[in-house]
Amino acid sequence: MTRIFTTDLPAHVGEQVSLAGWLQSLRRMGGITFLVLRDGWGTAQAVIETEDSLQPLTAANALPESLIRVTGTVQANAAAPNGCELHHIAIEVCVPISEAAPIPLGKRTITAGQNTILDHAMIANRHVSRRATLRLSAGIMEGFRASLRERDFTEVQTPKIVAAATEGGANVFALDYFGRTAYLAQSPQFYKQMMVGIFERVFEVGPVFRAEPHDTTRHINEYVSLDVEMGFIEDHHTVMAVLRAVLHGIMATLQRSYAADLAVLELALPAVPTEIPSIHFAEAQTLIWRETGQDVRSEPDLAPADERWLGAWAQRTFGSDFLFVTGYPMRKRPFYTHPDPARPAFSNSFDLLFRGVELVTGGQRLHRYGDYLAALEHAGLAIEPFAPYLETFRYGMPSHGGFAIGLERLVMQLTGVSSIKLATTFPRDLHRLTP
RNA sequence: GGUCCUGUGGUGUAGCGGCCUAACAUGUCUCCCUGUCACGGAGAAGACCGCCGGUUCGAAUCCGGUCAGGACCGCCA
Repeated sequence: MTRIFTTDLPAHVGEQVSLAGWLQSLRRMGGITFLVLRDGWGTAQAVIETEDSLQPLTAANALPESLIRVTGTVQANAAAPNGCELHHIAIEVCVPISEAAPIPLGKRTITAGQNTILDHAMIANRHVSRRATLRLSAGIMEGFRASLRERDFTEVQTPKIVAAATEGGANVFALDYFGRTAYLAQSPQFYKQMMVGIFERVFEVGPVFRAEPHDTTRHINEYVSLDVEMGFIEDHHTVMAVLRAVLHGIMATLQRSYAADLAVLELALPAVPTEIPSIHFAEAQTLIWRETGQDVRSEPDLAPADERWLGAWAQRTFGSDFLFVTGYPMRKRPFYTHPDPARPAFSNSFDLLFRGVELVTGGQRLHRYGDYLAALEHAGLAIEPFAPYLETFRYGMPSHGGFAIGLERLVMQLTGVSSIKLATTFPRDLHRLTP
């Protein structure tokens, strides 16, 4: 008997089939017992009406999470979950488990606290709700890739072991590289720009590493960056339009192919407006000052509280979960940032807030060799460590720009989990290196 | 790095100087139950209240230290 997946059960009504997976729960009602089996895709119910069919489980003393194989006849039944269930079954216990799991997985919601979940992530993530959250992460990557391929972008992979800290200042993890010091890449920024010189339009899905000792619900030290970079742009608005289309594509992919996971989490996807509302950094500060009385106008950046306020403002003013903040001050942006030709103290850059959290950073980059030399000098940085990067511009680069979406932040904001650590399988934070 | 908060059976919580010989829910075990879907009902086992020290006639409860965790800020995706 070939195994089918639990999700394919409705297509086999009337047939004899075999399911394999984990015993999720066993509800004994006396003369009738309901068994729920979970495989990698979903769950299915089997009905046991004789003590004989139950015998293999009781004989093996099999608790939930035991691996079992269930063979039986698929019957349509309105009272069954998903409308069908297995009857007249034979159970084979493949791997009996007689110790209760550290976290009960058979309940609708997980009762364990964050630390317990993370300590037992390999088990806790089996829970259907955790699994749905993590699968949405896969769906986001799928939608991201599909949207960009559709727009003639080429997927690239750039080195994660690098010789120098790319963007001055931020902390990097050092490692021993055959006796030399190397670093884990904190961003594919330089490489994706170099690759614009090769493919014009590139994107990358890959890990980045931040050695910053931050300890908040929206920071982890290793995360997945969804990076995009493209040539021949007008200015940062060209990039923002691509970002809008990509977000739309991601949501469309989730709606189309991840409906089951959305249903498990009872989630409604945010609408991506045709035109995402946008506010200039300076206007945003003035607005906050006028509306809240908090004068943040001399600050070079928006504080998390400001971002939360702006997110709520965008929601009530435009009915949008998304808000672009453009034109961050040059002094807060990395040296390769392109200034606003009309107001050189401000940059042609943007952040995208999603429900009040910074989700994306992007903008236009410098593209002339001379501008880079001047920018490095202005930033007080030596030219020598940047020599390979600068060679790109020395031999001709078009105007270009791009952005980076924080994958886990998108998952967090989309699903509403209380911490970014719950938006990834095995988070790395200040204290956690295992599992 | 700064500020604040929390550690109680496997899990999640209540109790916050004597009613604590530590309560409730869930999980585990035994029994009853033929349509459950967080099944229901009856019973049982399971915790020296994170650890060390102090205050007190008396500490899960107050204080100090220590270890572990969490929230916010700085910084960022």
